[in-house]
Amino acid sequence: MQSITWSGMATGLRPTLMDVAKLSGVSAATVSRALARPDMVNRMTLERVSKAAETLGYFPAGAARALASGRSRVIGAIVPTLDNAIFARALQTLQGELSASGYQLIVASNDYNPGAEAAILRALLAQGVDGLMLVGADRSPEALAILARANIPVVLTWCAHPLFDAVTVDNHRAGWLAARHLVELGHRQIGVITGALMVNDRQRLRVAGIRSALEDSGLVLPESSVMQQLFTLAGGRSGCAALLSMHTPPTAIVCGIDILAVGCLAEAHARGMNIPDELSVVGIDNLDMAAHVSPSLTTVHVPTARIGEVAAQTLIRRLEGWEGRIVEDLPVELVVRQSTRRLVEKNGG
Amino acid sequence: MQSITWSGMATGLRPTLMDVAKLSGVSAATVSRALARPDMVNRMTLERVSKAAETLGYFPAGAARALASGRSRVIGAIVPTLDNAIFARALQTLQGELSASGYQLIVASNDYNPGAEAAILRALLAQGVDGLMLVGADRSPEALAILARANIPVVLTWCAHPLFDAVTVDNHRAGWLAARHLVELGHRQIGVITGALMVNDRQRLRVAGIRSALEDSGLVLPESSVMQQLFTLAGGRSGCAALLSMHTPPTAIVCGIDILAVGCLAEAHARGMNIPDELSVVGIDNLDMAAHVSPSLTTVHVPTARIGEVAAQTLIRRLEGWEGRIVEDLPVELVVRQSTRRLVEKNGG
DNA sequence: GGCAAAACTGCAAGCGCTTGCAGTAAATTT
DNA sequence: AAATTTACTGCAAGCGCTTGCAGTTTTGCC
Repeated sequence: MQSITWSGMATGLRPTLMDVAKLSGVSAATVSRALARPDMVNRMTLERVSKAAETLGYFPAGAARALASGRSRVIGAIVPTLDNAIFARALQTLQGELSASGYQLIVASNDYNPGAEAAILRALLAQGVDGLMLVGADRSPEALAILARANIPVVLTWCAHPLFDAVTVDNHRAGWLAARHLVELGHRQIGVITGALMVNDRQRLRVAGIRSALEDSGLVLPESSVMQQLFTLAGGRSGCAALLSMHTPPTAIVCGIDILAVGCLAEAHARGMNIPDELSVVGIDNLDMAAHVSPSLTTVHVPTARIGEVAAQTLIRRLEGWEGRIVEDLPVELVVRQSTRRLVEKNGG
Repeated sequence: MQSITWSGMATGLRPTLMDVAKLSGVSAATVSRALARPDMVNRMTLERVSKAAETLGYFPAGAARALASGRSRVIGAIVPTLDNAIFARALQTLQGELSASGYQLIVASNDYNPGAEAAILRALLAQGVDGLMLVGADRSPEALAILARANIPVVLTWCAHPLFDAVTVDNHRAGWLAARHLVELGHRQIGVITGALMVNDRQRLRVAGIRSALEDSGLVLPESSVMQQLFTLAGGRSGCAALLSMHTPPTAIVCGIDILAVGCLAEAHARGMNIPDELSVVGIDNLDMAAHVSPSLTTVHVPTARIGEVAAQTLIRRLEGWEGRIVEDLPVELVVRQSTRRLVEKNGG
């Protein structure tokens, strides 16, 4: 690996601010200003500095800059997993938006293990992140304490919490819309497939929304009709299988996320059931996939990409000095497709 | 935001090494060593320091550490997009493995725009990453020059390049296996749906593999039978539609990635075609989804998660001083499911 | 032409940590 | 008991940048 050396440059190593300063005949302070706040230096000086920087292939050392300024221009994000289209997509837009403003993104995942969060938080803070994007509002007291002490902007996504900025969607309403739709179609026996509720406030809210839609019509959702599964297609399948083998199987199923719903569809299909004739299925999220599976999936649209985007904007606004809590609530919306239909009464035996 | 203050601690701000040093009555150097190389200090000293650090809730400032030591313990990764299960999954394992070794992961995406890579690279290097994970071997001369100058470990994934370490899969063989399977089933008219070949060496290799499998049997793959589409389900659908509307439509289609294949299945289904009776479809990747769509998808398994894992290990090995090029080639394997079957000869007019 | 204000630029003190080198005390050796 | 080692610990010099403050020029204005 060769490296360019400039006569007068300290070593064959990466050029420093000083190298640029010497080459352009100004002080380090001026170079620093020329690069960070060009309007603070004379046009001609600026030009000389820029040229010198270019000649040397100079770019500032992030660590030194962070140490001196107290700002790293790095944002941290902790998600349950990257291996879920929802979070991947939100991170994609988050990253894009941040990078457009000159910020980098450190990602970490806790595999849906809330206990791991504190340690990750510590690692991220040690790294010196300027801000944090977190998923959900469930948080261990330890994590909360760390955040309180950290004193950096934090934006929650999907769910809100009074202590933090947030970009939310109404998960309760999402569940409510999904279940309401089924009730309107005449369904009375409704099953639910969701994730581990203990560690997932988004899902808890969605299930609560489902329940309240049923109760609005005088129905109840017994615990036994709520299947907690892994967030995989296989989880959707086994949840579906469990529901169908109940004493009185449901005529319709609401899934906490589309992945589960698609798995559910697959299981029903494998059993030779016709959807929606024999079973209605509705998801929540509106993944790309939802429109393309067969039958296409009725679901509740959640603006996932937008969440990442707005989260980035929120963080940046805060970093630019905005005071006052920012809470952005994004709309969810029922998208009716072909996996649901009006309940057909079975004829008596 | 309150913060804990210790009598004697400089301010109400985050405690520094010096605070710990004072509280435990040793020098900053000793604290630094106690934390980084515990075996270099006396047991009792170590204990005093640890206790002091704990009392203060001290953790080292990454920026200062990076500046002083020249190592940031941050790895950068550039992927085409996070919004594709393949890369998301590889990053998930990469991140997990890195974090287990005390490294953080900065991710950036270039949206399949190779021109953007140089800029991203500069940003990442400015940030001071200790190592880099890149996808594919296609690289602009500018990016290559930056990498040469950077002098940090770089691991390529999916494809190899003589200048770098790599974790590869045999993309050519993957394509070959897929096409070979169809040829063996008697198919002679074979279409291909892939991504933008110009900017994607993985896909180029796969298509080359497909072509060579056909040529092995005296068949040819005309350019007109290769549809370049976006990597989305919709792309798969439109590629499928294009292929089916050809003068002599193919009896089988190979898709460069499973996402396209699933889209292809959806399109065929929407047209009322029976798969595999009227059309065989094979993908490459073996996404989770492949086993659950209907009909289940015949595909070539690519160990995506393993790629991320091994990439992390490679990087870490290098950072620990390993000399000599590391190239790890992971196996691909045909997985036959239900989307392919022996060609049924049509009866003459 | 002289003076105040405005526009730049440089000085120098860090930011919080690491690490080569030197010093001291304790353990071994002879 | 003196001479070596060995085992720790401290000193102090940075790492490469930012930024408050204090010059030094220029410019504007009467």
